[in-house]
Amino acid sequence: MEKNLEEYAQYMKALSDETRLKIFLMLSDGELCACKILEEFNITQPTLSYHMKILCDSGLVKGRKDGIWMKYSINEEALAAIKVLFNEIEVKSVDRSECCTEC
Amino acid sequence: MEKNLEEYAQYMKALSDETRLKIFLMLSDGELCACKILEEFNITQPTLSYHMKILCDSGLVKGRKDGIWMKYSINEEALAAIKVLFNEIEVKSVDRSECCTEC
DNA sequence: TAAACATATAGATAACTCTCTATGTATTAT
DNA sequence: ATAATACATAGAGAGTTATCTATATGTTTA
Repeated sequence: MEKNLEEYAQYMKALSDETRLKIFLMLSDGELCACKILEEFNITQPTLSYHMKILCDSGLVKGRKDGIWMKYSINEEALAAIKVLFNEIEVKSVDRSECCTEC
Repeated sequence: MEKNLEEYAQYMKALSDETRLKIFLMLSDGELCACKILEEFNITQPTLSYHMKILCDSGLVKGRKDGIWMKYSINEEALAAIKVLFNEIEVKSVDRSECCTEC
């Protein structure tokens, strides 16, 4: 269940491109096929295929073949892990201003 | 208050590097100076400086000069925005399998 | 079987990233 | 003023990324 830092960094990398982040958000409304996603962008089909591969390889997105179409959806387990990662961060107002007195 | 896609992608890019993600998580325990952060990594001081610049430029981290030291902390407003971004994603199980019948 | 369609892969290229060494800048202490 | 310390900037180089065009693969239909 616990993901390591490398895996989380991979998720972040997958979402670090504006096109891919938008695709991920589009998928939150449910499964979509590649051709529908493509309509929303000014990129070529191979470029979309490249981005979908990165999203799927990261684990954030699942793809399944349905006849001649590829249908993509969010991997909810990965999304849940990301939510935990950030929700667990509660910034402590610990005063560590003395951290460097001995530097 | 509403952040745009580009800004979120910038946050993700800042966290897409394992070193920077680790730094961000370290800062959740409170403000830290650069020299303390540096101790945790096998990188040179200029490399750390490069990473801190990316974190600060993204808006995720705040830096302040304290005498000869640079103190870094999480920008809580940005963290809150990230939490909202992901927490708002509730994957709908809407069946859009017919999305491509007219393709 | 051939054509049409959706998607993937290969190869090229320009731009960007991460790292280093060398050096500059600013602050404090002697 | 000088030296020491902490950090930033410049420049270089190896590696990675995002995009394209051209082509291949796989599925359905005529």
